[in-house]
Amino acid sequence: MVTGQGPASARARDRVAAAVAELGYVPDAAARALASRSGTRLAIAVIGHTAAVLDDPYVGRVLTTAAHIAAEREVGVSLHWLSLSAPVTLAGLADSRSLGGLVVVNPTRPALETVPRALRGRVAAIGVGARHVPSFDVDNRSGTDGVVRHLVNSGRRRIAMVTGPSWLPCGDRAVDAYHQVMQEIGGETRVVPGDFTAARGAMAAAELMARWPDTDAVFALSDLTALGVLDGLHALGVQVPANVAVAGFDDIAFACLSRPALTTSTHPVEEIAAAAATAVLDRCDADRATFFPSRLVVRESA
Amino acid sequence: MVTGQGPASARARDRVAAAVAELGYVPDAAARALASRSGTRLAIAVIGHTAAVLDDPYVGRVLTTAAHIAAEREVGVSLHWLSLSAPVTLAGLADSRSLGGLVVVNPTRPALETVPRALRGRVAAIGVGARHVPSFDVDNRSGTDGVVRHLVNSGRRRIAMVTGPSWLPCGDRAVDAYHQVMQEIGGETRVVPGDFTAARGAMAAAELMARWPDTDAVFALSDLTALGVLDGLHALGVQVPANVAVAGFDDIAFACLSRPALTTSTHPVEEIAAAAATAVLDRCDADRATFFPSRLVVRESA
DNA sequence: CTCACCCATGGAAGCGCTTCCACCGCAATA
DNA sequence: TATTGCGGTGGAAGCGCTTCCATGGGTGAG
Repeated sequence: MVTGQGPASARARDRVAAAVAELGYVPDAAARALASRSGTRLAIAVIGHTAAVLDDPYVGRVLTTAAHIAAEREVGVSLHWLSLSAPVTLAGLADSRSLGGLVVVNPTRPALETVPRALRGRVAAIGVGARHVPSFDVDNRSGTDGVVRHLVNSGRRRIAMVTGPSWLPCGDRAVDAYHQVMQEIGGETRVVPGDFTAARGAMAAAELMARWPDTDAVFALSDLTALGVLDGLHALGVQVPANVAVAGFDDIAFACLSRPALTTSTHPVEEIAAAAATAVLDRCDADRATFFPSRLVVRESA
Repeated sequence: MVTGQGPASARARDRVAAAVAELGYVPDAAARALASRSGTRLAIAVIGHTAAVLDDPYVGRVLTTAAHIAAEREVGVSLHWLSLSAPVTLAGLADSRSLGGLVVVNPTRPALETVPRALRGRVAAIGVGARHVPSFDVDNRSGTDGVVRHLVNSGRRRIAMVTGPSWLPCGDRAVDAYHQVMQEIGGETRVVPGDFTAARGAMAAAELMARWPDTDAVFALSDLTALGVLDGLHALGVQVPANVAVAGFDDIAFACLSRPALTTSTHPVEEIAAAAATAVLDRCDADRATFFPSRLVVRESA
């Protein structure tokens, strides 16, 4: 055994290490996975309609973190796009044999129900509280609450919200929080469905202003979408923040580059991703959801 | 052999297929890789100082394409960050046994020289012309030429350039093209090194305006950097494009979302990535560089 | 000094697949 | 009808590793 696991004298261990170094020996991962019936690879699976979800800044940060951890532990990373069009199932996930752990980003509940037995205790989710799988997410509820209250505190009352995709259950808490604040101030709720893309944000802005022309603030559950809203509002000739305030969610790198700079809520994405990756790699099968705090970042747009 | 490769009667083939479908049999990739001494996995290796290179929009598009192709061919994708701090070498690339092909993004020349023998004919590069490996890149020369000439045509003469990182050889052609145009119009060359990040772009803007206050246009070899330049100029109170025109390179999704919208050059990144992935997966060992055209996109910033 | 016990060591088995080869039965030819 | 040839088929070997077990040498206690 080259892993250094088994019983062996210190002298023997040293001799092996020396030989390994001299010969440049690298153990064959395929053979190892085959013999030990389990590998070490860290798999990141992202669920979405198109493979373009991998181009999302949020996903980029998750991948960056995963690559970092993988480099430290000297394990590989594999990347999977799970199409939403086909029935999403983790069951047939490529090469589950050589897999050390699986992190699913933005999972649907059905997808999480089909975790292969072989992967028990080695799967974690980023983005939803699923049963039988530890999950890690930002606290959408208090995050949303913080942003919407900031809007209220700056004098806005007719606040609209652009949500995430309907298949993503983690957005529900955010919508709840929005509803709650609106109820408190006795304001009408104005919800338009989004999908976390900028293009949808621009469309949502037009939709919103057509339906409720007196809207004075828009909160989007994704910075990408908020940037799209900014763009759509600009096309409509609406001044931000003079006429309408805009706030996003995520604090992606571009949030501070837009004009006006985007007011948003910042998330510890790296921490979340690291927690998920560490959990699966360490076979921690805690069956619960962990929420990370989100913090309001006030810039120019609201 | 379950691959359907070997000789077999149509009847036998059908019976096997039926059994496979009924039992839900999935061949074990590890065992297959071990026995056949070569796998099918598509590996994407990105070179950079930090793992954050994976968060770059350009890399995101490459990953999206790779995931798409992998899904079609039913092969896996693995993701690797090759640190520039450590001597970059492909030699010890994790699990080269089960690898079908390797695409290296933004490679340095030394990194490409150490391709393991086992990978001969299964490696391609995105971003540089390297010997012994087919490489795919945008035509930096004509792309740069197009952007800089557009700047000249709009009346700018004191044009500065923010380059890419010095370790990336593919930027040389771009700098050459810039020099050539400046020489033609008899203008002074003003070059500031960049690193493809927005933060560096903002710094470069300050540096540039301090050193050459009469600069009337800035061309950055990356949209991310150009967005940073926009930000830096804004902080300096410089009007864009009234006082200084800004142009980028890449046409990332955010380019049309910035205010003013970024003039840039659009690249067929998906095509490039698909060509590279297909080349390695099909074992095409053409030893040459292919350049894809870049097309000027005029927006508001220049 | 002897016995019991423990641990280090080497060897064998086998993970699930591919590759190779020997075999057998068929059809075509003499 | 006997012979050659070809293609389909089943079986054996082995990919490089881990896991398990039997063996043997060492140590401590009686």
